[in-house]
Amino acid sequence: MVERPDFRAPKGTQDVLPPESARWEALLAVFSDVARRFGYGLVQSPMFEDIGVFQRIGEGTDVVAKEMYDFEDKGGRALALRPEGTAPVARAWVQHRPAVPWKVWYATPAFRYEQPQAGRLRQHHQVGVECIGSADPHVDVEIIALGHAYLWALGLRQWRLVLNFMGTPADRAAYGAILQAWLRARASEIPPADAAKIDTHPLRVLDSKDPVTAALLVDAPRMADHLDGASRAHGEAVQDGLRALGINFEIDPSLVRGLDYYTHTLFEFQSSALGNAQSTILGGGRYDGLIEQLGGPATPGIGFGSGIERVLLTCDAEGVFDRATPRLDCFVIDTTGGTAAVTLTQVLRQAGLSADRSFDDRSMKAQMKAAVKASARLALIVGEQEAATGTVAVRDLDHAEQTTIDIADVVHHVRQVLDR
RNA sequence: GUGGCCGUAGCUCAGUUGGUUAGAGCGCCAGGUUGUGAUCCUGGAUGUCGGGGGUUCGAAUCCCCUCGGUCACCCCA
Repeated sequence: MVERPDFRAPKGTQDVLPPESARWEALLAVFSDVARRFGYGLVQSPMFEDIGVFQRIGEGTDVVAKEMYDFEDKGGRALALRPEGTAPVARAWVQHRPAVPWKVWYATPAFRYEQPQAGRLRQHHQVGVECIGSADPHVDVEIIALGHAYLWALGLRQWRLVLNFMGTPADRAAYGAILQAWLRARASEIPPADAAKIDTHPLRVLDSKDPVTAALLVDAPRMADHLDGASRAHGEAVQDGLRALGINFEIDPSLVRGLDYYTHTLFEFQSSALGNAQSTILGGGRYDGLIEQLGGPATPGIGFGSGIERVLLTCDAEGVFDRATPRLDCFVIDTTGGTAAVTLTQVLRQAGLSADRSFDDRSMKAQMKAAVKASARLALIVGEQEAATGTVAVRDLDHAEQTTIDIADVVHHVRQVLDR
């Protein structure tokens, strides 16, 4: 009878079904509420962009160079499914030039062609925020505070906030050259996998997991020693702001993020509850050169992204943010075979109550079971007797109490019972 | 992209050294006075054992390929 399915969700993608999907609804409600309180509005932008939008911002990064879902449409346009959330928002700002500071949040799928594992999918989903148009370090503080408030609201506690400061693009480039020279001089001592990054991404060598490399890097030149005065002051201001808010953090000079556009403040919330390699649950930073790269005027910006799947895994690991199946107000049981259930559910629903019913003329016993399975508070029973007398039997499924009322009073009565 | 482990009913799994019609629990459906949910009892449906090929008299059990999952690397949310 049951045939073998011909299709399943593509590799690295997932279906989210009830009741699990109720957690997604709740999570999005939490995030949008936090964003609203911080003064951020929702931005919606296309799930695909001209591939140049992404190439422009990270030609040399893995996310763009080898993990992009790119394709050509029937009109011959070169497009790509968004691998991350910031570039499309930046592009939208350049296109529409809304007044600054432009504070927006988003919830969106993100696509990366890579080998899936727990907490890493080919289509995952991110919530995030961006603030474009202000270089004030207090914006950095606000953004980090927003991320902090979000994780806190979910109930997550087992994480640490890690910061690093990259300085201006010039600082970053200068330091990159210094580090590169230092690494080249020691190339023979560095494991091949890391040595290969020296020419292309010297900064990426910093966050190597290889113990040999890590030991060597202890003596490497530090970004912090190569920042100009203004950059140093920016970093100090961010730290002062976080201290004023009582948000704990640590500075990690080896923190390097996957996208190259970051300047000044770089931050990650790393979970210690997850126990696997995917410990970053929220990460972002300042990108003061990005708008220019996309053809706009020199304009600063900062934001973060946070993976929903990974955050929910972390919630599981910490045992927080459980969402019980939402309860149903009424389940209508109709054994007359007529239209009683059709009209009664309609009356209840129009009154703002939640109501459901069985189909296919099932037995009263089966319908009662269905009511329980639907987590209904009340069963509203219409049998031959009730139908004949214009009444309905209202059964409180939690207390096994039942009364019969006039059907005209049903909404009023149900509200009364639910309120007590 | 590389490597390790795994893939049996909707779910969680058992299937002995390859041997007759592949099992359990849960779930689902029906019935146990033709109007009532728990528990209990009875009965029932669903699997070409991820897919393909090979070895064999015979394979869920062995081999190869493939697809998917998972873990690590890479990278990242």
